[in-house]
Amino acid sequence: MGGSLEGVVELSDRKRQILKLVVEDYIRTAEPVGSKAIAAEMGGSVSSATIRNELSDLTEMGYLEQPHTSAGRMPSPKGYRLYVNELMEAQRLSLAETEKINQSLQLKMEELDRLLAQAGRAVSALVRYPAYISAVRKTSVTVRRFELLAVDERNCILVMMTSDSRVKSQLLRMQLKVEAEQLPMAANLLNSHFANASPAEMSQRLMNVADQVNPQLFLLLSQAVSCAADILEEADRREIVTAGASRLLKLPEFRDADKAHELMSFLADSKEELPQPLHREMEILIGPENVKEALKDTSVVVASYDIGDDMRGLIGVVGPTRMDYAAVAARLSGFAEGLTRLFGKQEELPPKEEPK
Amino acid sequence: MGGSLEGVVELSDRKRQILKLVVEDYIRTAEPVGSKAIAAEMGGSVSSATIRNELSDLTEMGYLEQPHTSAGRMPSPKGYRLYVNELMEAQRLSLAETEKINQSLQLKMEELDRLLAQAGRAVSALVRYPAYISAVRKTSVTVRRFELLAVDERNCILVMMTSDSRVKSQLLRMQLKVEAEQLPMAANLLNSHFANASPAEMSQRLMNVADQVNPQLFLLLSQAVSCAADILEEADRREIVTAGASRLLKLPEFRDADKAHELMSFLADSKEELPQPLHREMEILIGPENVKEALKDTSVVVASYDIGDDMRGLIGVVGPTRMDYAAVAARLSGFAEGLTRLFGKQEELPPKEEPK
DNA sequence: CTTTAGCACTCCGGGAAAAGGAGTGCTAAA
DNA sequence: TTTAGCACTCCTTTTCCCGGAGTGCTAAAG
Repeated sequence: MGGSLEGVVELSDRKRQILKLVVEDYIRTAEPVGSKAIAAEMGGSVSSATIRNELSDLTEMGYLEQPHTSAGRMPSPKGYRLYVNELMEAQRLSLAETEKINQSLQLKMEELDRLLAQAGRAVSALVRYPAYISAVRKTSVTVRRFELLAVDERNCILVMMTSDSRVKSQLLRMQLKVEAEQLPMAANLLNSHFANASPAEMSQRLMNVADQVNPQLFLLLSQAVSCAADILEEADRREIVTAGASRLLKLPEFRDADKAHELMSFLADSKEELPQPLHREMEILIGPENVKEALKDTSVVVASYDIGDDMRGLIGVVGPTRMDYAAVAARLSGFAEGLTRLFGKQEELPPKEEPK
Repeated sequence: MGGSLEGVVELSDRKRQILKLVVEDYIRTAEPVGSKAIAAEMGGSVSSATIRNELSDLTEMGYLEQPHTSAGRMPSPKGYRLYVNELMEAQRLSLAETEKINQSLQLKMEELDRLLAQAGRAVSALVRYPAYISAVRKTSVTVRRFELLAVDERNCILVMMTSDSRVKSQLLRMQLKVEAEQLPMAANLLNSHFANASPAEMSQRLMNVADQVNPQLFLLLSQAVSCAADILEEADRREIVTAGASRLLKLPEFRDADKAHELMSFLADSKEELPQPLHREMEILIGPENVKEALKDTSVVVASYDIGDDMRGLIGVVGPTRMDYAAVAARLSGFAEGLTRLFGKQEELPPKEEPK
């Protein structure tokens, strides 16, 4: 029991300080860091030999690694983890920095998609790593109301208003002539039978009315239902956009073209598989903690934000394990807050364009 | 005059054949090609010494370059140009290849944006170089008809049908109550005064009616006009999507991370500045023929296709100057034709989703 | 006049060897 | 427990050398 207590304490303050310095040096330089450098950074209060002993301990405990004997030390994933959990000081953003974030958030409020793309670019530029961003709908959407407008005898316009206050319209081309007078009736039918229903329910109800209405009308209805299904599905579609992937090439760990290629094509083609935060506001995944093979030796910081009441968004950054966690985390949460605010502010106003 | 005629003929058949072989060898291997290799490829009918003389001539004439004395020859931009203009045999696609193109064109017909993104990926995958694609509107669009639907006393839906048969709707939140009965009147006003007008005309006419209608109505009208301006502007917006940029990293000429980075960030951030074909169906820009600095030592092949009657699209491929022009050109024109057909087929049907 | 063989020369690329340096681990003393 | 000293390791960079591919020139042959 005494031993297990020791296990909890585990690291002396000095070891912790040294580990912190190693991590931060390594983050800065991407080079294994030696005992001398640490000793210097500790203000000469101890000699490099002492540091060497400590480093040796830390290595044995698995917090540090050596690329080879007689090289300096670099943090292991376990070391980064401890750093992130306990050693890292939550970085306070300077006023200038905060200002910069807010500046980047002066986004043109276009469609959601474009807005996200803009935001992704802004984040990537800010943290200087590749970023990804997406929006997911929390609650499922339904069509709240249908309208039909006559254009001519073979065309009409279907207008749908969804439960999340978006409006979508669609030109319907009718195979069979439908009298203009029938349209209001059709609209009524739609509203009474198909409003507030899931796509599955809709198609079922469509079957039910099949023999109660005339063929023209039925065709019209089924077109309408299929449009409705489209718009509902579309609302649930989770699109992820990535930005700034080429920044990888500036990092020493991706000087190797093959390695860079692997990650970049992952970011381009498999973005759906990028990590999403499960519960927490912010999650940091270090190297092998990532499930996806392509991310095994990169780290990901991902935060979530709110889009109005029924949507959540996620915004993440991908970088080398050596990434500057404190800086990225601070900026990312600043950004997430900003986005939440941005969308909150607009809650009174419906989104200017329907998200597609 | 005799001299100028000579200038036109300029190259003996054998020189042309040799140039062709050099270009094709270099395209394949990315290595300077020597006299011996050429001699072998010509079937031993001449010796390598002869080839050397010819190569020396071609070099002097500026069609070939030597990275240094006693290295093989590689084509200069001028050499590529001659190759593309006169030597390259239009590559006929195999049936399998054609099939593959058509296969890739089995695109899910979603919105235009997404469809283009898909097509871009397909092209990039096919030619194994980065690709870019966009759609531009040829003729300017106007709103052909307005409709207003009441939702409640503070909200109504504005539905607009454009001259290119798209339909766009928008929830309007009104600052002042407007009686439901007024809506049809407002719609009439919109249709009579603002239909088929450019945004500039619309805002001018809005001023004209300012003192002829009551304030509520005026507010409503100005909101509608601003929505209309949005949708018209949006229709003209030219969005370019790029795909497959990471393929660059597989090419020997981009093993250098800095060079790759330069081009990749250009593709990501400045895609608006990628070349567009001016008049012709297909255009090939070789190395320094490109205006943009970032493209000076890459080549671009770009083709255009038609989207229905009033839109044109462009689809291009970026690669090293050493790119396989014949193969890329053949595939690209196959693709452009396919896209034209794809959009042509759907002309009867309006686009399923309004392009945004 | 063109083509060819022969040959000297150039220059790159790769590998081996050497030099340099950063950093460790150990020992022994403070 | 800390420190200085020192031998040792291993990487990195530089240098040097060599082989080979390819050219350009010359002189002879067609």
